[in-house]
Amino acid sequence: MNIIISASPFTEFRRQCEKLLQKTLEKTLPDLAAYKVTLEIPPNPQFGELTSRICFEISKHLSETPIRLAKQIETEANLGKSEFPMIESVEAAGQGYLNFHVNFPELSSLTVKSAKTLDGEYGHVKTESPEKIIVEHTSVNPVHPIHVGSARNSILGDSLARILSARGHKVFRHYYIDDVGRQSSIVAYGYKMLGRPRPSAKPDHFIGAIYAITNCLLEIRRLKALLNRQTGSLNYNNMQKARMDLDDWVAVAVDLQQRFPNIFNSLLDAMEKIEDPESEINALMRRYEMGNKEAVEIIREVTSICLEGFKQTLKRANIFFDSWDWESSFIWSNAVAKCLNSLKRTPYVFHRGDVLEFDAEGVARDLKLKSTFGLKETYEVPSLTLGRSDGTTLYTTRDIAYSIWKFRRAEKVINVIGMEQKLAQLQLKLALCALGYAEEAKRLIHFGYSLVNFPGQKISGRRGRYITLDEVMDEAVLRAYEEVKKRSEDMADEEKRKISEQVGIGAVKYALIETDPLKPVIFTWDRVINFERNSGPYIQYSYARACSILRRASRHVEDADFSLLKEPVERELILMVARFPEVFVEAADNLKPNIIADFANALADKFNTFYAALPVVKAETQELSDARLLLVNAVRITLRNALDLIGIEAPERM
RNA sequence: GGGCCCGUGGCCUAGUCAGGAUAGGGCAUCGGCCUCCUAAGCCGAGGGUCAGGGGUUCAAUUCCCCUCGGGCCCGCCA
Repeated sequence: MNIIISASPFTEFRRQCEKLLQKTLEKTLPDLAAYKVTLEIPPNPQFGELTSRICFEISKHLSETPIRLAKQIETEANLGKSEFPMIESVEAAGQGYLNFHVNFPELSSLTVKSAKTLDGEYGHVKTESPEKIIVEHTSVNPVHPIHVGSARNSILGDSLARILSARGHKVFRHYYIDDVGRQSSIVAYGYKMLGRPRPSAKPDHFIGAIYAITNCLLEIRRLKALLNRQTGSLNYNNMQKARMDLDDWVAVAVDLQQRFPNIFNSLLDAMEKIEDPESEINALMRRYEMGNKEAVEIIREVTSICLEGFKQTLKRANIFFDSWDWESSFIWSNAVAKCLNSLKRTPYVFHRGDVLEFDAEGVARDLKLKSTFGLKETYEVPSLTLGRSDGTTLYTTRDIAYSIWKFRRAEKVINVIGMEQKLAQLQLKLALCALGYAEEAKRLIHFGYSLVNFPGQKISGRRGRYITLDEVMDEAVLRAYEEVKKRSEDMADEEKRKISEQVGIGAVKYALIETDPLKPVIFTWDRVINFERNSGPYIQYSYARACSILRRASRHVEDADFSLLKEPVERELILMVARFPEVFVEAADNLKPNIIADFANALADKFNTFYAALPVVKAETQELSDARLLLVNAVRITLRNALDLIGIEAPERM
């Protein structure tokens, strides 16, 4: 049963070990042959390439120690291993482990040839049950630029989409344009007061300034009015809080005035003449939802300007979407109203004052959904307000209609949204259940991640307090260019620029993807722009070194004697390349892009060790050189394919 | 007050879901390595009561309970 190539070489070894173990069990301990055999990666090469703890398990049922059972199985297994060419030997060890040693020449040959033949597809093992999956990500409100915090969303979402697509799913990348919220009305209002100016900077940066300033001036007015109106109704604590908020916003105003004096002063002048800007904004929001021509024109105009900026940023980051979904379209098509009406017919909607509330707790309790959604039975789900008293809609309500729309196009929906929206996503799922979409709700996945913040301070779009992804990419690319210049003076400037783009952006992407999404990230320039070990550029550099070796060899090798690869580091490299497909499957099926980043980094590490220790082109013999060249090629392909999954480009020189 | 998430050497981080053989990396510190495939590199050294305390187990960083520390949520914001 000699296999020439495999989508997952290490899995072939795993299967053979499983079969051998199963057969041996049937022979030696027939009563326990039904035992499910599982194999794990041992912590150290001396314990082989796969290990089983089955003897610890079965010894519980027999009056025999694990190690004695292991010895018994060892003897029998070694007698029966001849029909399994990938197994070198089986040995009992420690307190009762069964360690399986791989036949390295076999594994090497299979791995190297598989990588070479499958090339761009190596490691991207296809699922047996492909699904249509919508990945909704980024969806930054179109009122300020994409900042480093939202960039974490974009990069995670893009990577998830790449991984699921490589897994063989039909993936659709959707951007949800929130043009209906209050924030859009605020920025449109400010834009209108400025006389609908043409952007004097990058479109989204320009809109971001208008938004932050308008919002800031509104907040200051509101707080001043609150404090003046005073006092009997406000207790001491509320007064204190309002005063502190006001101080905070005044500081923001000072900052914004300094950064954008023209916009700030124009808006300040214009706004002072307005009696009640707050109600004008509310009116704009109301008219927009009703489809009023003027309101639609102004809000769509502002939103489009901002989106134009997003598209520039995302294009540079090599992130693309299949669909841009306008939230307003779900209101204008009456989809939101229909949803609301259906919800009203369930027993889970009640009045509170002027507004309707959705009894999320009631649904969870009656339909016994608490354990389904991982909730404690004693936890009471807060109710959800479905609309404003002026008749306008609220975000989560609109999201119900949008979710149903998404499920008409896909079997699974993954929403990449910050952890802070966990409750809203839960309420959304419960609303879907109430409407009879329980199966859909179970296939709605909230891929949550924690925020990126500054040391001691939060990122805040509303305060204009952020570092844009554009700035971060600019700075990273600039620093990368300095490095490239140092190393490759003779290179054409155009190529230097291209490589700097790839390296700088690779650094940023890696930094935002390598940390477990559940953990908060504190932004520092050195964290996000790192070119040393454990970084995107480090992996890219390793890839470039592999390319360089193959270039220098300047000969084509078809096959080689892989038994010549005897050095421990060579074997570890083979193993990592062989295991890449299993790592990929784990990352894809558990939605864990960061383990791809981890793997790529570990492989780069191992490759650099190999690079420093062993000559390839000038190996002792031509035969050894051939075998190493094929190994380098397999590593090269694996590094590139792993980088591709996290959206990082692989330059052949740097 | 209630709920969710996180806590691993000075700093950052993997491993925890599916408990097992000396807890992997990186930064910083110290000491080495460019007549040889790119030194964005490699080799070596020191540094850990895996927040603390109980429990389950032959075995706990991993599972359960409690405490402490940090983040997030409980809006007619998104």
